Amino acid sequence: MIGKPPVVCLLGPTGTGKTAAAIAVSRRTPASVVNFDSRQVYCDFPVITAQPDAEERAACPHLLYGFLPTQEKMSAAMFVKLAVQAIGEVHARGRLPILVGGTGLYLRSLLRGIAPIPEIPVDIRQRVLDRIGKEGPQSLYAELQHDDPEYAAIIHPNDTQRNARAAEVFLATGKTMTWWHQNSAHTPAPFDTVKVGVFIDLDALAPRLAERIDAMLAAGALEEARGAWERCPDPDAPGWSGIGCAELLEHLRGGVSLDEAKAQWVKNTRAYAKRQITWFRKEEGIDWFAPGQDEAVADHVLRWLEGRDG
RNA sequence: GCUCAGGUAGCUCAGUCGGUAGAGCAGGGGACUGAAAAUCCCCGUGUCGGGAGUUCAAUUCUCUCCCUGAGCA
Repeated sequence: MIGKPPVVCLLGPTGTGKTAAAIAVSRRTPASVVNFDSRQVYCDFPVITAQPDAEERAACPHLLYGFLPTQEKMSAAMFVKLAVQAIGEVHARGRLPILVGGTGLYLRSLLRGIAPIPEIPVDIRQRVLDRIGKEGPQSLYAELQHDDPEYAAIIHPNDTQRNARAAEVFLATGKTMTWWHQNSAHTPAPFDTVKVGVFIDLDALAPRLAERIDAMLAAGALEEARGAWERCPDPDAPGWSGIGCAELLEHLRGGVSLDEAKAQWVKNTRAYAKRQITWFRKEEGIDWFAPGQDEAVADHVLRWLEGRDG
């Protein structure tokens, strides 16, 4: 068949059991899991970022997990490049790729394309960061209002990251964010996708998240953080920004008790799950299932696959 | 038992020289194009511990009771 190759997207907030559902699918048809979670790429934090364990990884091939050191930066564009490559490999082996993760931006960038803005030279980036550190985002925003009023209307004066991004892109390329967004060919995904979501509401999810953090601590989360700190003693390194990593590091460096760190960890995880829910709520064409309905997810995916062939 | 300090939003506290009150955190909603587990926006009525007194008016002043903490016995 000549149509676009199939890709399953398995999404939802953290801690809903997406990995288990993916493995259920893999038991019914040859499949490989491809990660689209921005934190599970870090090799120093397998426990804290809830990467699939050895047993789960033995069930079927898992790609794009735990390959990046803590000091290395991950980005949406880099993810798209790696994911396209990984999905190609899975197809080449005659298997079904199942994208599993919770980073909405990464999935959207893969499926809808991302503006092909060139890499920003480090000195330009640094200059912008220095400025924003000294003057705050507002002075960059004032310039943005002049250079790119359309984009200024979309972002907020207090948004440090987006103001920095808009400034560095304009400085480095001479083109505005709006220009890049409008004049970039948005390549739609060259895949035939089905989107399956796993969801329960926050009040039901919260206790599960707290339990999972207890399990992580029992599984050696604190030792994991200690080891990572020995390898990468830079709290600003990209890998340390994961929820749980930062809180445990705070404790290890003597700032707070373990109980306090844990409380913060639970709190931040819940807030994160809420943001994910907000993101996925407006993503279109998702078929939703409850946690644990792994066979129903598998049935759904299998039916979709058969429908494609017929 | 005595002295002092407190009792104000789910939590920590601010404040009202007497005109019924507001921050941070939590919580809710939202945005999102190379940091996204990031970054950011919007949302604040609560017997101001109970009762009584003074007053046109008390959460604010006075008295009393209850509770908490510290100190002294």
